[in-house]
Amino acid sequence: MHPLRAYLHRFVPELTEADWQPLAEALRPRHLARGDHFVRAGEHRPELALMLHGSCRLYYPRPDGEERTTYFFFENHLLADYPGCLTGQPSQFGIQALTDTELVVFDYALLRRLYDERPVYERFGRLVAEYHLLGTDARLTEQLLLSPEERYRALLASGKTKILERIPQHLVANYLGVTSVSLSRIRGRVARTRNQKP
Amino acid sequence: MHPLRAYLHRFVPELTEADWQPLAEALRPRHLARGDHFVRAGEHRPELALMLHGSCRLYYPRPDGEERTTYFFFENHLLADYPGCLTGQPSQFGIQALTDTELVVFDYALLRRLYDERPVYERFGRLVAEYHLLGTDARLTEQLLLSPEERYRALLASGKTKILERIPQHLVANYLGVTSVSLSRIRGRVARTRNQKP
DNA sequence: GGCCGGCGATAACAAAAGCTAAGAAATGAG
DNA sequence: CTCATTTCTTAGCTTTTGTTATCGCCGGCC
Repeated sequence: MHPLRAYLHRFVPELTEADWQPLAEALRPRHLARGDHFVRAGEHRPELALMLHGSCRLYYPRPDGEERTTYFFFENHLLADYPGCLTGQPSQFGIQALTDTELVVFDYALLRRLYDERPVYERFGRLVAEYHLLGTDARLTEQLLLSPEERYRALLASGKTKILERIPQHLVANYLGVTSVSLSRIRGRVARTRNQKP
Repeated sequence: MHPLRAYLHRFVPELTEADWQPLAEALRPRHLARGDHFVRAGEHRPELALMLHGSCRLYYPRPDGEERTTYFFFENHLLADYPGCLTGQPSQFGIQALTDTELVVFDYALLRRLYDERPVYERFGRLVAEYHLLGTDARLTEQLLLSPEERYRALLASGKTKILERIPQHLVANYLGVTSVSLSRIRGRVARTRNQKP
């Protein structure tokens, strides 16, 4: 089964071959080399993409020229300037490949048409939005409830080990809302308190 | 027009009288006195409510007995343990009235049935989830990108003046992810730097 | 009126995080 | 293999925040 069809299937198992066809015909493969962008801040890119392989980051440029990375994407994640698709505005952020990445891309306009023509896509859209809302809300809550050290420990304990294994530490620091220097100190503390107990 | 119907209408103007009827018949008015809960942490409450009047807070209890308030709700906001509705799990948080509050309540099970029976509700569900996702994402980004003082200034500049006008300051501090003492200091700094320039 | 509890400002101290810089370790390129 | 770049750690210092406690203000309640 096509990876995108499998992705849809996880949310809407009732998806038929007839539902799948119009989307399948519109798919475009795309390759991003390390450092390439799926979208840059300021661009409008009303496209969605499923990642087949690789890793990407979402980052915001700041007035002072610095960047802050707030999300990571791996295989089987959807990639898009979702706010831009919904509002028609240019993207506030960039999405950049951290390693060589393979995508299949389709237009947001097509998805909108499928929302109207095939109810199963409307349901898919609802479920995807709900799923992401739950995740984003949990992460916001973590930011508000936990200290930086607690957030690092939570990341250790969570299923998101890919982030720790495959992402440079200064970007993980951004993701946790601290500086890389501070994360390094936290790691030192956590490692030490681990060895203390026994 | 009924306030809930007006709320629906903002997302799905195509909603017909026939669409509205089954929901209208199931509505239950409810009153919360100051301090009453719509849902407590640990309860399962698969209901949605539209606020007609009043103000509520969403808060997480912590192991140490403290509480952290992360959201506020006012007139014309939907109220629900959304994660609990979606997963069937008990709520992680409480929702409590800060002032006397009027609600209209209906069951999540009904909404699920309407998702199946009337496509306009499926679309409504998608749009509401997308809308809230945008808001939550913006707030998470603010937490990751801005310092506490910048977040306070952003709140001042935003359209959310209700929060500053109607919510006790120590709860606003929670909402911004700082302590009440720190927010008090920040307010002092901001007030001083305002008067400096002229 | 007087009492009391919640709320907000402030101070003093401790703890943590930010900033800058330097150096070690790992990674890549030629 | 070597050189250069990136990444990570560590240190010294500054700034901010957290913690605890006190005090004043205000509003509700008897």
